[in-house]
Amino acid sequence: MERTRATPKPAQGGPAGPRVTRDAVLDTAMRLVMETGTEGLSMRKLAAELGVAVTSIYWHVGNREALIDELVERVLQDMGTIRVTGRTPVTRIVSIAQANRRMILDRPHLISLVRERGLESLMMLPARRALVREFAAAGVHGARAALAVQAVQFQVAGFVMLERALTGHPQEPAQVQAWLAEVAEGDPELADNLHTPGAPDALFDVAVRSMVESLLRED
Amino acid sequence: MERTRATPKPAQGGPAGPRVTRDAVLDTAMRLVMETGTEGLSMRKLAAELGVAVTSIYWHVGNREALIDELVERVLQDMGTIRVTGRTPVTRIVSIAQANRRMILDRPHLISLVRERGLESLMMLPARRALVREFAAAGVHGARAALAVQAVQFQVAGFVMLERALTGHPQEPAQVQAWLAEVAEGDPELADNLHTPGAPDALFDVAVRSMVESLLRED
DNA sequence: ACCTGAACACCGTTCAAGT
DNA sequence: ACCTGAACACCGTTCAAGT
Repeated sequence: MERTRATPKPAQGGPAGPRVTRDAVLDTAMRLVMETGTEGLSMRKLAAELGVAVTSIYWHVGNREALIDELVERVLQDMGTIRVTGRTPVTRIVSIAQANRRMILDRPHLISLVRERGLESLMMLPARRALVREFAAAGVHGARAALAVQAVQFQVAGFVMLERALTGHPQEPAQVQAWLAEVAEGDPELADNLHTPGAPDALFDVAVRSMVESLLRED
Repeated sequence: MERTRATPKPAQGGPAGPRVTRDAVLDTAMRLVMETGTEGLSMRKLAAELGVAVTSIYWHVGNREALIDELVERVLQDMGTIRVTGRTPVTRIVSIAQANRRMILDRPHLISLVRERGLESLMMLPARRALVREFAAAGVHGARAALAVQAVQFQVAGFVMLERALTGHPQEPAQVQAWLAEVAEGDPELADNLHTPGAPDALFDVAVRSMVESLLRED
């Protein structure tokens, strides 16, 4: 919305241009976020990376919050649109959910940014549009459509935010290991598949498909 | 596991006891987390609150990470057990999911702690145990049971982590407001119910129930 | 218009020293 | 056993001052 300063075209033969531009600041900031997440982005590191005093960053972008806002907007531009495939309502809607999940998983920095600012709803917008359209085509309208769309999107967003957290943790407190082992005693096949993250793709597919089928069933 | 120091009983008439005990540190830390979340818990504020030098905290609990670990363990103790109600497999399993969600929502500090340390799996353990039992009683075992349990728990955890993020944000960037308005044009009833968080309880119920029904259906 | 250093108020953590 | 102050290496942010 309100950029702090406009970035002028770099003048060629005129007076020496600025040492950094607003765009350069944002580019470097985005690179830092992609490399180390939001918690690895500090105003001072950013300034050092650009070879400039910290205070210069403030002149270009305002403050850290405004900087993150700008990064969020950039990533949103990059989200693209949802491709819907399939011919039955169920497969088409499931394909939207899958594309939504893929889009987010392919952009880990998006999760980091969105978490920091509590903007989870933003990353669901393109898919939301597509879901509204598909449910309408399947004859679901009004309050029932709202419920269906939200149910699918909660599923997608929750799945994405969790599968990274629930799968990637090698060292858990010892007590937890013991509890986990105890949960499935007597069914070793269950135990194996319960602890290994397994195939999140298959899990996601089953979960979403079963829910969509129920949502589309007349009651 | 390995507590940094043991907390002795406060001696009555003997030599003057310690100015703070390990338990007092943990109590105050927990209070700070409940009031302001993990990001409001700093070693220095904690020391000030206890009327003691910062370095004293370090002697009692090691460092901030160990302190948080200890708080997590405390909250886990407090999680209690899952009450299963209902007579059909579907209602019993849905009741577990609902109790799981309630337990977490009733403990906002649990979410804060678990997020900071990436221990999402911990808060799912009691319900996991109950789910394994109920799916087994319904004749679901082995890999299929693992899939079913994980599907339900991803649903629960995702729902909980999201419903706070997706519902509570009054001021979103202006561009988002515009997008939201555009998504549901032509169906005002849909628009209303899509933007208002509405009834997350009902939404959760529909989502979980429909998924459990599918998971229990023979294929 | 653009950049600087100094300064303020915060962090977590270590260490040597006190009793 | 328990606590202290000093110190280090970090933060975000403001401000007056330079060109």
